[in-house]
Amino acid sequence: MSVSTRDRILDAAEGLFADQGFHLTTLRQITQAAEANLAAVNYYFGSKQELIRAIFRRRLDALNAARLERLDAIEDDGSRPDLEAVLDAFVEPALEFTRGGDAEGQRFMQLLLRAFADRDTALHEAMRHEYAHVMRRFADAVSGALPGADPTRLRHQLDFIVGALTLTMAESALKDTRIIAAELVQFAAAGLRGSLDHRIPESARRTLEATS
Amino acid sequence: MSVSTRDRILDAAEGLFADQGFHLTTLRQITQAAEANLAAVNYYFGSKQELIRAIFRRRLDALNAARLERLDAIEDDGSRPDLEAVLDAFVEPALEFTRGGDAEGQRFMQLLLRAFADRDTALHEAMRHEYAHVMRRFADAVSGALPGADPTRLRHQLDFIVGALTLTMAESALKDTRIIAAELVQFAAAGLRGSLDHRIPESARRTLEATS
DNA sequence: GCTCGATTCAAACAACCGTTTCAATCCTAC
DNA sequence: GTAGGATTGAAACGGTTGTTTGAATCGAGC
Repeated sequence: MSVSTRDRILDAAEGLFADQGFHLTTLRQITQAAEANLAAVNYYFGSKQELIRAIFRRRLDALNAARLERLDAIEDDGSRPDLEAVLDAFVEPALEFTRGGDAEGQRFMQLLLRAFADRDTALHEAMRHEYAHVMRRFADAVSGALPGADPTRLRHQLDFIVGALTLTMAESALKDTRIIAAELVQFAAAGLRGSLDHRIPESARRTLEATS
Repeated sequence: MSVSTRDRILDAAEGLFADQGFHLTTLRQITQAAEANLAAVNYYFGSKQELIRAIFRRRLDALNAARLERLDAIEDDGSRPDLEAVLDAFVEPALEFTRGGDAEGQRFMQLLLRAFADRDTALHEAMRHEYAHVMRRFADAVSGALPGADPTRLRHQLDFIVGALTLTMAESALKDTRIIAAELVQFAAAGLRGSLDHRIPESARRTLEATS
């Protein structure tokens, strides 16, 4: 039994979207790569836009599930989880896909980056919804590992980490990703710890006061 | 004397590209917004692709010049610059454009993000070239403020900061940007300082060893 | 005031897009 | 094995794209 046409389309589309972007990739390229008929996309997904959403749903489900699974494993230990372990549970699954041998992991990161860049608000909202409970779980976990942190600030900082992770993973060569991920975890942990004292840099304070 | 047609096209295109992306924005929209004729884009720039490059050249020149100017001012003080001031010289000019009153600054950050996401290797290479000497200057400055840092690692960390800056500035609401920038500076400074002791998180080390 | 290059204009071009249509084919259930 | 829904196939549709063309208009220099 071979792979279903639906799945072949999903796989082919994911690769092409990552390489060329959403608008540049045509349904004719996709169906040709998937060895399916042109009409198959509209038959299975209704439209090109809904095909894109289906791709993200499939991968984000897997990615976030892996993250939560790792977080569960850490927290089940009973003792207070350390900060680096929590961050690693967030970062490492983003690399897990790379294990497959080909550039699948990096491809999906490219795709994620494109989703951030695109102004498709419907897709954006869907992703935010898909991410919401994961981010809350991790915010709680970080809070637990770092008592006394300001919640609003923590949310901003998690966005920093997502940004750093997404952009660097999409950019850097495949070989380096594992090392860079370890560096990112350490960088983020130090950054989070450093915000516990509320020092604001001199020049930034000047800027702030000048506009108040 | 009014603004030249060439400049009106650049301004209109920049706004539309930021809002809708490169491929989705049509030359007809651009020329209509610029109150110019459809053929004017090809007359002045040759093609849509070269129009995009011209936009980035104009803005990146200004942004990076402002960054270096601030860095010069800091280093001219004679004394060893402190880390937060160096980082602020990198981050703050990215917000300077916001001062104009409208959403121009955020728009350009959106645009930068799109450029990262796009696989236009020619544009990518041009940007890297445009950024190269700025990144080296800042890497040196950070090195000076943080003696003993590993150069390769420092380069990765600067990429983290660029990623965090670009993604969060493009995403966050206009009102918050100044506060978030101050938080980012502090976060990044703590992250950089924290890498001086070479601790690697437990779980990440396990992952590294499993694949060697 | 006329000339000539620079600029603007309306119109058309060929190519490609996502989607729709409807007949042909496949496959399961009776 | 045959009926009937699920899937595939080839072709065409209407619309939009970036680009090109060639004439009309403008504006400075003699």
